[in-house]
Amino acid sequence: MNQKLQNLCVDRPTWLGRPDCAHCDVLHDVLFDGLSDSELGTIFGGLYEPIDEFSFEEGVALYREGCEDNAVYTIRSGLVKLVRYLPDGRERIIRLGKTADSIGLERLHGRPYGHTAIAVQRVTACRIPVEVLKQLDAEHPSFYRKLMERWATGLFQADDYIMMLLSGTVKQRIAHLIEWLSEITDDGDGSTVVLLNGKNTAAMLDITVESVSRALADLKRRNILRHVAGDRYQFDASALREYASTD
Amino acid sequence: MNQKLQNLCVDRPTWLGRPDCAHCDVLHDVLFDGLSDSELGTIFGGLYEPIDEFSFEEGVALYREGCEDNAVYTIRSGLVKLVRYLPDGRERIIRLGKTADSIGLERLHGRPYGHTAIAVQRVTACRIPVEVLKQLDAEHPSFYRKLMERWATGLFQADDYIMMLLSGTVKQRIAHLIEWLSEITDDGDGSTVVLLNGKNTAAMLDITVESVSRALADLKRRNILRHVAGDRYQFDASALREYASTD
DNA sequence: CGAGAGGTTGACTTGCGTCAATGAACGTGG
DNA sequence: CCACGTTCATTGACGCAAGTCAACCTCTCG
Repeated sequence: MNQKLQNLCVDRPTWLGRPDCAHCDVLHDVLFDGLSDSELGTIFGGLYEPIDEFSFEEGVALYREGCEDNAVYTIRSGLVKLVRYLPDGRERIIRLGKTADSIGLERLHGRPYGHTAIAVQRVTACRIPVEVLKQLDAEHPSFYRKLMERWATGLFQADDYIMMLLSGTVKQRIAHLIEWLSEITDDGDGSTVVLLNGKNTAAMLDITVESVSRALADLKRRNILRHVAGDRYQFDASALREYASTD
Repeated sequence: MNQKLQNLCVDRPTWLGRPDCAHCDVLHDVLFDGLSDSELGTIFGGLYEPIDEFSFEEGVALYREGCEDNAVYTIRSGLVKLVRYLPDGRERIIRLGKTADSIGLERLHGRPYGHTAIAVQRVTACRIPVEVLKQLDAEHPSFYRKLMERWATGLFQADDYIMMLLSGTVKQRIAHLIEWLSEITDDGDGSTVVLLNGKNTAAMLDITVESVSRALADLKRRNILRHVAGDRYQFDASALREYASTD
């Protein structure tokens, strides 16, 4: 369905408007935690390039490897996979971005995007022009540093994901994925998850859709996982951990 | 042999002395390319913490995950694997560092080392105290930025390795590893490599030593690879590429 | 010379990919 | 409202790549 589009930069997200950055939780908490609201207002009032917020449907690319659009993205909700394509066309997930992560920061160094970023769930994200960051950097020297630190933090967390999700048997990977997804989509209750569709699950774990299906069937058979509705599932957390460590 | 040592920080490298940083190719070319020798002399003359150069034998750790030694390392020669350990004790290579790469920069953000760094070949590396970098940063604002850019570049190249080495069949991985090793150990001639020992090769490709042995035997049988001496091998570059793309 | 480490090779086993058939869910058009 | 096509999930049968286990070889070093 999208194999032929993979080398283009044409996906069209839905424009959600101009966000109120001065009161954005993500920006405020992480990048400007030392600044007052009025200072933030001054900062964002003086921008000469706008920050836009978009919604990306599942499967839609935020940006593509090799492209040179002058923007980075901060994820406000949802899950993004950063992939590269093998010579044979198969995709390989290199990194994952979740809520509050910033992606595409290689553009700050003038390098083209190093991966293709694809929404795995519906994603809302702010498109921040590189010029804005440069301007903020010039006016607030600590800004660049904090952004880099945040980036680095994301990279190191990404190592965890890769480590968990790409090691061990199919069953272990599925179990780890469920645990991980339940952490980041946390709805208060710790034993409920929103699972991805088969294709995305398979791509994330570097296995086939058939294997995904079989592994999930096995979990259901053992009463560790129970379907609730739509893509919502409920699971027995301790049994799942046990399951992951043994088989 | 080292399973019991993996959680300690005790490996003892060989001290090679105090390098002449003002004339170091790596530092000069990459971090201070806008500065004159005399300026560099001034910079490094005013340091209050010394930069030491060490030699690490194969298998020795430069630093270990979770430790908080206040130093980063710049690799002057050799190959370093950055690994993490799975619950079952098996190691997983997360990233690779080669000549001129800097590793352990997470210490600049106050985070503990995110990986264990182990020499895969004999490695010479400079231990740069974090304090030195902070001092240089304060005196030369562009320094931090350049260091981060270099770090980022390394990270993105690392994605390539991961992509090439951890995808496809055992034979393809071995072929890619040989090509990659021949590039970074480049001795002028483009068709000669220094291969790693079986254990390291296996760890890098996430396969078993037996598989490594069989794959190399296959390459020799096909006259694509020829043993020269010690760990030196000669190979037919075009035949190897062909081999990697078909089987 | 013997012990130990690392590499090689063979026989066996298995997890998982491949291929193919069937079923369930959904939208579209008559 | 039903018929049909399309897409995605499920299940079974089969084969193979690579892991496991074990024997043996080679080299080095004390």
